[in-house]
Amino acid sequence: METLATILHADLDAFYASVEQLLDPNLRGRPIAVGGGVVLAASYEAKAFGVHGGMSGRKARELCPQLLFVGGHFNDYQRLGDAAIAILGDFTPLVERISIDEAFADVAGCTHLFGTPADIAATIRERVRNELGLPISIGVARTKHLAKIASQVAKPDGLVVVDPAHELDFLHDLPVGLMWGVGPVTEARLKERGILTIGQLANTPGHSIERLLGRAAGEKLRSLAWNRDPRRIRTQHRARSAGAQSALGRQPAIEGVFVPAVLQLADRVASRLRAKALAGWTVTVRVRFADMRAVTRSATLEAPVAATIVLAEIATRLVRIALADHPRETVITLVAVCVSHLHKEREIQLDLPLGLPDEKWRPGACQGTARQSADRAMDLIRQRFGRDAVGYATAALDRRRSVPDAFRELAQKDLDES
DNA sequence: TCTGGGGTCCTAGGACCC
DNA sequence: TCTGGGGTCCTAGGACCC
Repeated sequence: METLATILHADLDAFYASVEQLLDPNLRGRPIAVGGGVVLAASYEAKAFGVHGGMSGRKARELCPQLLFVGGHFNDYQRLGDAAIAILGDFTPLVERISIDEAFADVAGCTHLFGTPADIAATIRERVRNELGLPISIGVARTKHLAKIASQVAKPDGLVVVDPAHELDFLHDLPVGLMWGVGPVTEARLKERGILTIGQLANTPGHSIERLLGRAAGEKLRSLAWNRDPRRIRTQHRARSAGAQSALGRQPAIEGVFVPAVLQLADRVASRLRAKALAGWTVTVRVRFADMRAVTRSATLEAPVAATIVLAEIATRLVRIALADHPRETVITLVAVCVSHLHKEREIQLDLPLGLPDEKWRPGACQGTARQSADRAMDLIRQRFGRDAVGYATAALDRRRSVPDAFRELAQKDLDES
C-alpha cells in the first residue's frame, strides 16, 4: 500500500504587509512594516534588512532607516484571510485553519476531481494570486509537519512538494529551527550539543535528547525528526482558555493603576465568554515587572465564572497577592487575566456563590441576579452600538495607549465549541 | 529606549485519596 | 507502628506558536 502526499500547508506570505502593498500600490517594492512599537509584519523588502515580526519598532528602524511604518487595515486582513482560506475550502471540507493567514488541508478525497495534490496546490496559488492579489506559499507532503516545513522552504511565493519516497532526504539536511516545537531556547540547547540539523537530531540517542529537553518534548521532536507525525487534519477546535493582557509601559505597582486595568481586562474576557455561553473554573493573573520577569497567581473556584464584576474582583485579589509576594517590585509593565477550565453553560446560573475557595475571599456584596442582568444589558447594548457604547466607568478611561480592538480580535482564536 | 496580544502544552512539586 | 505505591488535582513557571 502506498501512502500519497495529500496534505497541503498554505501560508500567505508576509501577510499584513502584503495586504498593505495590495491596498496601496505606492508601497509595492518598498520596505514596509505593519505596526508601531512592535513590528507585526514586515514586507520581504524589509526582511532583506533583517527586520521581522515581533521586533521592536526602534530596532527595525535601526536596521532599515528607510523603513516605512504603515497603519493596520485590520478589517481587510480579516476579509482577505477569510477569502484565501475559503479558496482551500472550494477543494475539500477538510481544512484546518491555524491562524488568520495559514491553514492545512487534506485533498485525498478530491484528486479525482481536481488532479494531483500538486496540481491542486498550483491552482490554489493561482487563484489566490488572481482573485485576491496576494502571494501564498504551499507545501505538499504526506504529514502535517512535513507540509508545514515544505511551505516554509517554498517561501516566498512558492510551491514545494515532498515526494514520499524521499522524505528523509528532504528533512535531514534542514536546520532544527524549522521544526515545529523548536524555538530559540531549544535551538540554543541543541546547538550546545552540536545538533544543528534535523538529521543530527534524528541520529542522537533518544535518552540524550530527553535528558536535554524533557520527556514529552524529546519524544515529540525525535518522532518528528524521523518523520513520524500522527496528527490528522482537525476541522474543529475547543477553546481551553480565554484571556486578555495589557502592556502598561512603566507604571507604579499601585491600586490606582492595576484595579482599572484588571477591570477592563476582566470585562473583555468575561464578555467574550458570555458571547459563547462559556464559563471557567480557574482564574489566572500575570504581572510583569520592570525587568520583564513575570509571575502568575491562580485560583480554582467553587463555581465557574463568566460575570465581569466577579472575574474582576477575583483577578484583583490575585494581583494583590502577586504584588504582596514581591514587595520590592515597585513598577509593573503588564497585567493579564485568563480564565481556563472552560465549560459550556447550559443555562445561565444566577445565584451561585462565586468566589475563591477560601470563605473570607467571597465577594459577598455581589448579588447574582443583579450582576447577571447588568452584564446581559451591557452585552446587548454593545451588540447593537459597538464595544465603546457602554462600559465600566474606570475601565472606559485611558484607552489611548491600548492596542486597537480590531487587532485584539484578529489575535483571538474563536472560542466556539465543536 | 527595552520587547504586543491571543493562545497551547509541559514540568515539577505538593496535597490528597485509596 | 511503619512503609509503599498509584492516581488526580492544583499551582507556578516556562517554551512555543501565530
